[in-house]
Amino acid sequence: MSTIDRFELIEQCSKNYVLAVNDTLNVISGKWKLPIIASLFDGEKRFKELEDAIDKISPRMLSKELKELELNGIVNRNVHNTTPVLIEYELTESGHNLKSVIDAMVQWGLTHRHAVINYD
Amino acid sequence: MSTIDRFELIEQCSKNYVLAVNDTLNVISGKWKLPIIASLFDGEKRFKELEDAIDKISPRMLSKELKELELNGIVNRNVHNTTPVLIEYELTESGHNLKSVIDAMVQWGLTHRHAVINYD
DNA sequence: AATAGCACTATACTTTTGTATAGCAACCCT
DNA sequence: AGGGTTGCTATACAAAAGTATAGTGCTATT
Repeated sequence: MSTIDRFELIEQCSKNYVLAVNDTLNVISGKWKLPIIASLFDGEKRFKELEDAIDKISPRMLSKELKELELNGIVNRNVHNTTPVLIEYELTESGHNLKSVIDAMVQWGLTHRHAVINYD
Repeated sequence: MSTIDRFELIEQCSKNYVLAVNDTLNVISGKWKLPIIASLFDGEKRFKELEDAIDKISPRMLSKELKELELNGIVNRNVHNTTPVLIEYELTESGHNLKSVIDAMVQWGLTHRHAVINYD
């Protein structure tokens, strides 16, 4: 393998890393995405249940975020064939996998808080 | 330990988790924070070097973000006592520790991309 | 027939975030 | 003395994200 090939490989790889990080950032950033995802960790929920569980969220935001999360493959919207229609939202596998990212964030956040408080 | 104490402990704990996650999210979200942090992973850099390394960032944004990162204990601003003054930015220990979070994000992002591409 | 719950949508607005462009003070080199 | 580099700041503006409030269509209940 030539030096140039190696270089291209490394460059391509780091480009993929950048894309991957940005994907993740897009999925979790904003005021309401993590609260919604966290609410769905313990099972599927209806629109109203999410609205009640997440303090101060407006239906507009909940609707907007759920659509985006669905589009990004983080949640599934299940329409049950009953009368009246029952609609439930649940995490996809990718959605559940976000737990590893959130865990890393919790870990860093706790450690960092500790470091900042005892900073002298 | 009473049931109420247990409940309070759990509640307190989950509150701390929420704070920790939000701290982390605040530190990494926005258009320029990760590019800046990533640039500093391989050692301290001057303002100009960062400006050159990060494509399309304006000095206003770089200045603003560096101040915020400094305030949050992610970077140190070192003023060298030379003429002319040389100013270098470097990651703090907390800043370096962000690597674990970023790694988790890269992992999730790559896996998720893979999952989305082969979604049928 | 009136009322209430569910799952949203519409419109208007404010706040936050980011961009574009220009300029400034200190120093160095010639 | 004039031009260039470094490390920024100031002002104005545009775009994105979030809030507030009201309303719609369906069904179920009383």
